[in-house]
Amino acid sequence: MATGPPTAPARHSSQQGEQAAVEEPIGKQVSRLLFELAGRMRAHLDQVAAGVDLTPTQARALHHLAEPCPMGEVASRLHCDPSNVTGVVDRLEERGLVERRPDPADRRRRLLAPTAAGAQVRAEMVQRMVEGHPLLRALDEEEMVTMRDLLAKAAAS
Amino acid sequence: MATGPPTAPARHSSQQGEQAAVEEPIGKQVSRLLFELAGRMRAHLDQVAAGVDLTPTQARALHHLAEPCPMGEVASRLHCDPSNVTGVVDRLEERGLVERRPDPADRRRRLLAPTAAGAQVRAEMVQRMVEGHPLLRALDEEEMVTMRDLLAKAAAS
DNA sequence: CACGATGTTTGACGTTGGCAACTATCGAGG
DNA sequence: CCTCGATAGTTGCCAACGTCAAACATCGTG
Repeated sequence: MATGPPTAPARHSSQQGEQAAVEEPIGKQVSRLLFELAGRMRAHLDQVAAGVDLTPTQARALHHLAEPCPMGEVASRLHCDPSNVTGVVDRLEERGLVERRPDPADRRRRLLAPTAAGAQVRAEMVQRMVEGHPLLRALDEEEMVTMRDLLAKAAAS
Repeated sequence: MATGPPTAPARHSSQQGEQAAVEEPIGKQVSRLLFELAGRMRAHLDQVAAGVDLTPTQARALHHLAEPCPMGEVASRLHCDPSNVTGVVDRLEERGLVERRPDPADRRRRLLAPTAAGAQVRAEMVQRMVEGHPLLRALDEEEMVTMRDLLAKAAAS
């Protein structure tokens, strides 16, 4: 549901000129704002990642490793091809941040786990992600609660 | 839940019940949810981009070209190096989606503008971004309004 | 044991991303 | 006018991403 805005007020595709307030559908407004937020979050992540000397992708991979997890699971969490994860993990492993362990239950699988150093870097990263977050900076506690509830609802769907 | 906050006499202003008195700080919760949302939005963008036969970066670049805009401006909107934009725009130009125009006011600059075809692809993209948006699908109109206001506040800061 | 399904890796290839060096142009002085 | 430093864009270089097809090991079942 929630597919089409049923009422679409006359949309003048003028160039931001005199047409004062042509009402953009609410979905489009939110989409645009979210797009901008996503851009800022991406930049923020890049910065945090660089701060701990990781590429953004490496940082995202490590972030998902709160607990041991097979490669394929990481791939699906990163929304990317499993073959991609191999290289990313190779580089993380070279730095001693993660570890490939055998899975006793299934010898095809490799359980990926952060090392002590990796867990520490990850914690540092999470900390900085929260601190400098472009959205969290702007909201007070009550607003954050509201935001959490909305996000949680979306996440559950 | 692995990392417990050392000291968390956090004040719960919300109406939560007995559930786990000591909770994760609200900022961390929101950060985590936003991180997940960002992942979903990224995946969604990738999918939409692929649907119009563009790479994610090309799609993001085109998305910012609602109106003509110099290369450097695009670079700063993408939060990346200007040298990077050259290649991305090259590929968009090869497909006839954007156009490099001279800037009469400053001959160093090149104004980047979408062609008719580019504008159409962009509109198609924006449309699909809204339609299949992972967050928008889950919220009703009132919630979207709330979300918009929170995002607008953050964007303004 | 044979066989298809699953988890991971490898190799090939194009795209991103950042940095340093280069060119062209602008704007301000000498 | 001419020189300089700054700015906009490009090029080359190189590491990392990202997808695909193919290979390989292992699993589960018939």
